[in-house]
Amino acid sequence: MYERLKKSLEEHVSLTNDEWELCKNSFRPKRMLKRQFLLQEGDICRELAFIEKGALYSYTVDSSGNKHVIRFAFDGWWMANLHSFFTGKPTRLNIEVLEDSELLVLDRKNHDVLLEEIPAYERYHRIIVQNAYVALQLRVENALGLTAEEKYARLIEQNPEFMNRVPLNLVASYLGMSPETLSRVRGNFGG
Amino acid sequence: MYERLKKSLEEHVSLTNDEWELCKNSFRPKRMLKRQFLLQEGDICRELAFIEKGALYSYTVDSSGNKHVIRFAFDGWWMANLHSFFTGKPTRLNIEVLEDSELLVLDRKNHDVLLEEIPAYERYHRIIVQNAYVALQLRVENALGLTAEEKYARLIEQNPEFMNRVPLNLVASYLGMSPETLSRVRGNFGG
DNA sequence: TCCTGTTCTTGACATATATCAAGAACATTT
DNA sequence: AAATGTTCTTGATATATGTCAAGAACAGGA
Repeated sequence: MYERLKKSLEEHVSLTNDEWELCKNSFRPKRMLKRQFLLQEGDICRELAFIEKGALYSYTVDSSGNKHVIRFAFDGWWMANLHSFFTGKPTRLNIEVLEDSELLVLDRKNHDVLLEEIPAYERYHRIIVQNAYVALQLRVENALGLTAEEKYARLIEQNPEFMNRVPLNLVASYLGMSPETLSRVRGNFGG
Repeated sequence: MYERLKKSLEEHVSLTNDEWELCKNSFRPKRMLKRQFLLQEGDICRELAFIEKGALYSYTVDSSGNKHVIRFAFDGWWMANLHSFFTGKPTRLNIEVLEDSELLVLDRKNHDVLLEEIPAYERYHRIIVQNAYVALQLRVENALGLTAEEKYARLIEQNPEFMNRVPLNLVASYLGMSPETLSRVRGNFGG
């Protein structure tokens, strides 16, 4: 149940056995089924979630009721709304389960304890957020001023797995275009 | 010369005098004039820059030669291309000076020393990146599926200073629209 | 104050993409 | 295997925004 988390930590830092035990015991396992919500608009995000297995995605809903996907997350990734988690303010995001999933969730109190007690955990967290920032910036670069075809081409190049694991209408939303447009673009391509 | 940096650190962590001295001495002051480049496409980003005073912006240039602004940064903010800084790969970004500026720059070696020697520095850096991530995610939320008017409205709400400090054509690029469109939207508004 | 360059506005027109609609392909449940 | 729901494709039409063009407003330097 904790293999993926352990692997993720070990990729970036080394922990003693005691540290790993403390860390491990700070998380609470949580199983979720497809279409369930980890977080809904207006909620306060009280937990960071590590995905042992499965897939989630976060999105906003606009005034016309259209979804806009912000991020997908798969096995071995983290998911949360950091803004809400750190400020305690209600979130504008929904986080929904895409495939039946096994999560490990960590509340703010335990997170803070780990940061205080285990310097390597703080380092791990710094690196994780750093990487998330880099990935998100790439997303911004790929969204600005590209045609629908170019956006699709970059997705195929950088995140080919999205096209397999995620329904087309959600990928379209992630790319900021309609499902029809993505479908047409994909046809011209041979993907 | 180091006031703003000190203030920024003190907002998030406490340092001993010795730690502050070590920190301070790791930076190199650098004055830059409007239109100079801190980084150009193809360069490797070798330094993190803290802006004591002034303003910078980062952007990509597409195949048609159009600029796409990724981010603005003002007094008290950090600017760099983290992807290039941490991987050592050439960047796709340009970072240009918007107003004559005073920077404090920190190379990778010194940054790593500070992370090792001063736990509070690592904490500071974690928090800074965390905040940058939150801000960037907000940018993504505000870019997806909004009309030109809605994007402008959110900018006025969340970053009113941009409209004063930055030429319109760059703000337009930041919002992912043409300068003409921004000009028209602004007319309808009373901004 | 004039001159030069940049920034901003406004109009006319073009186009990429959205929207609406209907059915085909596919998956899941009974 | 039938039934139900979801996902994907394709066509016709509408529209928000881009592009091109020209001049007005403004700023900084000589």
